Amino acid sequence: MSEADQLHQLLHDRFGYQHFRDGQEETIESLLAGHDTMAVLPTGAGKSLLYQLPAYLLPHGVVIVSPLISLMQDQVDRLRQRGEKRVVMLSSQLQGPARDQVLRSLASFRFIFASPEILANPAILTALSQVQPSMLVVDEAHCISQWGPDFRPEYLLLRQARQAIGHPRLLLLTATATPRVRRDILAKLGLTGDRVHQVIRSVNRPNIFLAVDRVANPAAKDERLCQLVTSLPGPGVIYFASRKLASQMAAWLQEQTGQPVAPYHAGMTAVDRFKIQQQFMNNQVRLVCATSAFGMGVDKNDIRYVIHYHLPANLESYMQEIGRAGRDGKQSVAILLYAPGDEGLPSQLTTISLPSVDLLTKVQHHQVRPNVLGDDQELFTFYLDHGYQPAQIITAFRQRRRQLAISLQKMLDYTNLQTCRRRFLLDYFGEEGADFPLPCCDVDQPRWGKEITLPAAPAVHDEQLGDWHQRLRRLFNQPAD
DNA sequence: CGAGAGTACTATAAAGTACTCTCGGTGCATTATT
Repeated sequence: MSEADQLHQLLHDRFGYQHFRDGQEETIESLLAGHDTMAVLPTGAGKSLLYQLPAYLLPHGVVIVSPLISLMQDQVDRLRQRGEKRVVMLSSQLQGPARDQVLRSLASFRFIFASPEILANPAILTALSQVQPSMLVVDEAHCISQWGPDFRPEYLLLRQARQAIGHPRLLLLTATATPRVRRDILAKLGLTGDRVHQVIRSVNRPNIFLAVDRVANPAAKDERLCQLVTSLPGPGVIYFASRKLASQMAAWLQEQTGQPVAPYHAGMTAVDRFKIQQQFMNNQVRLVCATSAFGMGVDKNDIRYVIHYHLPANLESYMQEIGRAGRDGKQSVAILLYAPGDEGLPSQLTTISLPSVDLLTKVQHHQVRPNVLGDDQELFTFYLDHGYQPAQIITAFRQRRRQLAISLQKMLDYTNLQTCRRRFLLDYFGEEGADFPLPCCDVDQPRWGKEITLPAAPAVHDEQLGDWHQRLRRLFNQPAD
């Protein structure tokens, strides 16, 4: 039997599919040939299969790095539901004797899920190095570039982690990465493009209509938002750049529309967040007012609109956030509201996470010795602790600051377009191509409000919410009652 | 970091200047005490 036949057999027997989807077979063959591989495939392309299928053909276990514990838990649950028992998640939830037991028997697992932080732990790396894993998978790999430098720096230690566990072949998975982000991801793993097999598919989502509403001031923005929410069918998501505003507007919109509206941000308890996500999935909440905390792992296919009340920090984030609309392929809309001065908030948010220009200058001129930096310079200290020289760190942060400003400017340019918005977005993602069929964007169709018809909102389900009590317990590591 | 709100001062009336204060996003792991 040829290798291709063997793969199809496995696809059918173990996963129950007749055919591979676009990009799957190419990625899997590349991995089985031993190549490091990057797959940039749209949501719904079946990215889990890209590591799950090879895991049954490779001699040792597979390590999967994921940014969120909730995402890992989803994957673990799904694998167990399919009858796979050799699955484990390494996180802070696993402690004490249970942890020791798992670390001693790591070789018996086929799927080992781990956060980037836990892969910075020497004891974990030692245990994994005994296993000699066959593959290292980085899910949501854009996080390496997007979150690594100033939010979750352990993402930058993955290169060393890979080395420490025996340099297994690498699979990088993401749905949105521009050519620049792709290069950056590879560079931070010590790789170059010519040494990695890249499977790239279009990020275009033709069923999402693109629009920008420029308003004169915040009051006009609220009025416009209220009009939109009243006239568009749900379900919908509105993104805010502040927790406070997300909560306030959720309350206000509920009052204005009489529809159930919920806030969602990282300042809420994990239990509340979980419940709101469930209620949204079940159409008991028609609209969510969220910060960027909302999204990853939200697997709802009938979101009809995504509105941005504030600008995201860059077009990559914008693409990810609007991409949550219309996964069912039906007509949907993405609307960005812009009032003069709106760029102030995202600009501040990106700069506060970096060491101040003042501090960098002082360190550079040896007015401050790096070892006497205060607690607020945690990030600088992290890099020092991992062997970077002050001069390198300073240069890196200067570049980062410049890059963030450029990215925000590009986002701002999007609001000012006189030409096709889709063309502009796809250019940014390095895609070529001709004109797009209507409906496309508000530049081509300024009267879109009358011309675009969205499918009706789904009925509210009041049935039991499945096994969510059980899931909630697992999420908080509580015993069954 | 830096925008915007609030306060004190000036010097005899209202408004400008200069200062201080507050507040903004994403999540992992982990720890020493409320």
